Amino acid sequence: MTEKTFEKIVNHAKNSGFVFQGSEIYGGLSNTWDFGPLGVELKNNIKNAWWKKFIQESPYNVGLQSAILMNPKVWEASGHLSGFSDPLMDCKQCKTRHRADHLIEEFTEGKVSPEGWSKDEMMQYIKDNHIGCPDCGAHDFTEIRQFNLMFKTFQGILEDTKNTVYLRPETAQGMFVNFKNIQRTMRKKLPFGIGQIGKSFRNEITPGNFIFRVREFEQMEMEFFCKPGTDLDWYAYWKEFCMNWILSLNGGSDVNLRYREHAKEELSFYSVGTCDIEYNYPFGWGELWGIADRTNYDLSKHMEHSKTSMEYLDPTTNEKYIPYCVEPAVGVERLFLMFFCEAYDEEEIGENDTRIVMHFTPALAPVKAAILPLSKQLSEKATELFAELAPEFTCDFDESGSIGKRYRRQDAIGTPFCITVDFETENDGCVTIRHRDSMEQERIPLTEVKEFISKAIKF
RNA sequence: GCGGAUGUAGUUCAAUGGUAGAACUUCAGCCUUCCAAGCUGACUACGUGGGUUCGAUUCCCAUCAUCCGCUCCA
Repeated sequence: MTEKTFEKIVNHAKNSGFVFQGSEIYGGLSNTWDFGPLGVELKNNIKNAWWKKFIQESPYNVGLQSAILMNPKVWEASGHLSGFSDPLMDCKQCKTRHRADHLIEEFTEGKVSPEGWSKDEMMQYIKDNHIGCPDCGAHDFTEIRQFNLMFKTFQGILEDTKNTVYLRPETAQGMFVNFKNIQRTMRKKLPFGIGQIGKSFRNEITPGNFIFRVREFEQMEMEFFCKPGTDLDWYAYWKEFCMNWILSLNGGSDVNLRYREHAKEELSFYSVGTCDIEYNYPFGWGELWGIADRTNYDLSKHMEHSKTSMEYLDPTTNEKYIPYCVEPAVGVERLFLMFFCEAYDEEEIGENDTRIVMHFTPALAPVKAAILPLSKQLSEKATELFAELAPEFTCDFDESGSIGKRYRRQDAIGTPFCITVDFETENDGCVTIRHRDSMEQERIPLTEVKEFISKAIKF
């Protein structure tokens, strides 16, 4: 896919009611996006599908919804307050941006690790060792600026530093701090997982690529707690599980998907192993899903900082240990973008005749069925059908324009089924169901429509 | 944030130092019995704020937003 078609895809999303620019009438606000009527349906379908697969159907996992605002000590313990910031400096000559800690690591070939250094210490080291710009070789950097990726705000009416709270940069910590609550109240034995869907906020330096990297985003994360060194490699297990889930909603096509194992140097501060499931977005390969082996880092840190035991007592062996944790974390917007790009298609049908079709799998399609009276005289019957179906699944009703035009409208938003009420309906009690992908039609009794579609849209 | 580019109806494109046209879309009416028909009509734009000028959408400045790099990662 070329750059041009990404533009087309984005335009289609904006023009057909999936995604709007945030605060548009005020000139927008950088990188905020609103999900329109169709977008929110698609998003909800994605989230419901995940919840069903990862929570509801799982013999191991339970759900949670933790607060976005958390005691700031959580972020001290998790390392986000100190570790979730980048020491950035720009080369004044060639205008490239670099991370001071990376420069030092590269320069010393990994022999010196500036972890925990202050920015003055790093700056001094760079000056003392005459480290130059890796791009142009100049020795002309700006000062180091710390850039913490957490959004800050104040709880309570006083804008006092004592009241500083942060918008969570990941939902994970909510699950770690509730580990004991959930283990106890749900009487869970290892291995078990806690999953949640919720918003996270990161003050990204460079957001972009439409909804791919935004500052406010929704995550579907799971923390899977297990005993280290057991027979089953849960890290490998969840990698495959996640991939299979995507494939089940993507028509089984894996041509635009791949795994990418992180190299040691690029691991996050909390991880000893991370694997990304990447998708070949129209702008290139990019991360979709991160599966991280977080060891017992988080639980240990919380145990240390909160003075609350995070140990698990194995009921069969009487062994006490802090569980290890595997975390598959995915961004809803990224899945949204992936499914949207995968679904997008422009089909040539006949000369000078094309249609845009969104080939969403029926379970994800924002609208499941469109009810189209062949003529406005048939509105009444069609309205009855709408009233019958709408409580079961999302329906659309359209009686304006020619029937062909109405089919195209539905194709463009990915509605899998169009139901036409015609002049025969009154006599034979049947309607025509037209299938989006094949454009084929079949006639079925009114009484069977609900069941027919309900069956077809199952996850 | 830094460097580069861009900014005219919902979309795609025009024109112009004297306040803007079209196509498609949308809506209404006529017509229309299964794949973008036709006819009639309607709505809708110079991103925002300054400056230069008798007058700016057009020139200048700032700002905002978008795109591409640096960077980052769900």
